[in-house]
Amino acid sequence: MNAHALTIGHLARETGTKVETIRFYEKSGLLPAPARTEGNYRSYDRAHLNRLSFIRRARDLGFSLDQIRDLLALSDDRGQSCAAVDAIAKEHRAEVERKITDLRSLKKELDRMIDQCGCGVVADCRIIESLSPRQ
Amino acid sequence: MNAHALTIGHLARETGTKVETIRFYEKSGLLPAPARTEGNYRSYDRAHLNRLSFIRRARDLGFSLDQIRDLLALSDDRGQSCAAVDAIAKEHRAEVERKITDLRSLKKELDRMIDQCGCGVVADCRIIESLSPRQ
DNA sequence: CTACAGTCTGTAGTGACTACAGGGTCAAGA
DNA sequence: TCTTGACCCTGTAGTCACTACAGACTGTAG
Repeated sequence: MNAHALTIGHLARETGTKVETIRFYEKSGLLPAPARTEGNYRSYDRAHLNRLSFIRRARDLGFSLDQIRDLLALSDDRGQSCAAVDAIAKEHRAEVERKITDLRSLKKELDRMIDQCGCGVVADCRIIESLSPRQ
Repeated sequence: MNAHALTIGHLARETGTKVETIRFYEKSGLLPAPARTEGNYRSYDRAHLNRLSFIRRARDLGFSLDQIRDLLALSDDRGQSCAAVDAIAKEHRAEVERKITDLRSLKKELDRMIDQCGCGVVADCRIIESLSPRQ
């Protein structure tokens, strides 16, 4: 393997990704299949490392693999309008906002439930009661 | 089928659950297997309906099926201390709080990213740039 | 009697990995 | 040269909480 080539293990360490996950990204078509060495090892270059870093950063920001696929396709087409990128990001942000709203009202309900618990026996438990259907 | 017996479809409508989901809960051991009619249809009673309502309400509140299994076991044991119930609920609330915190900092990052987008061409796109690794 | 709604079992798909099993490859030290 | 051990390969199955189907059977209204 030449000086610029990276094994899958190097790529994994550099990007904080598990080896299995990298192979999974390849199978999912997110990361192009690299060249192979004589011993059939994957041989990556800088471009692969950059692409994987992109994927991981986008995953950290909660983008789905489908969205990342789209973002990668757009970022490969440097002349295209950035509006599509903007749309994906905004759609994702809206989703995140929805989740925050949902979780906040969830937390309020849990707070109410837990506040009422006198911690006696289950028969009098307000938590169980508030989960049970009124007859 | 007698007057008090319910088909799986009735149960589904009453609780807003899909028929497949009810069967899945049975297979998962959350809902006890009901009696069968001559034609091999599941025949539910009020107790099943109550139990399924409990499960659905707990699911709406985001409890995992494992947690619900535990809550159901506790609620069946009316004399036991309510502390275990309280612990499950608090653990779940803590998890929800963690998620809210994570999503909020995520949203901040997305806001920053999106604010910078001048919506020109992809080559100048700040969103793509902030996803790309610095070389 | 026929149409059709409802139910049955069993299997496979979802998303984004993760965890093996059972092998092969490679580099360093004895 | 041999061996050890780290690394890599493929392929499959597991996770969670469902959901969707295929292909068959049952029940009911007209």
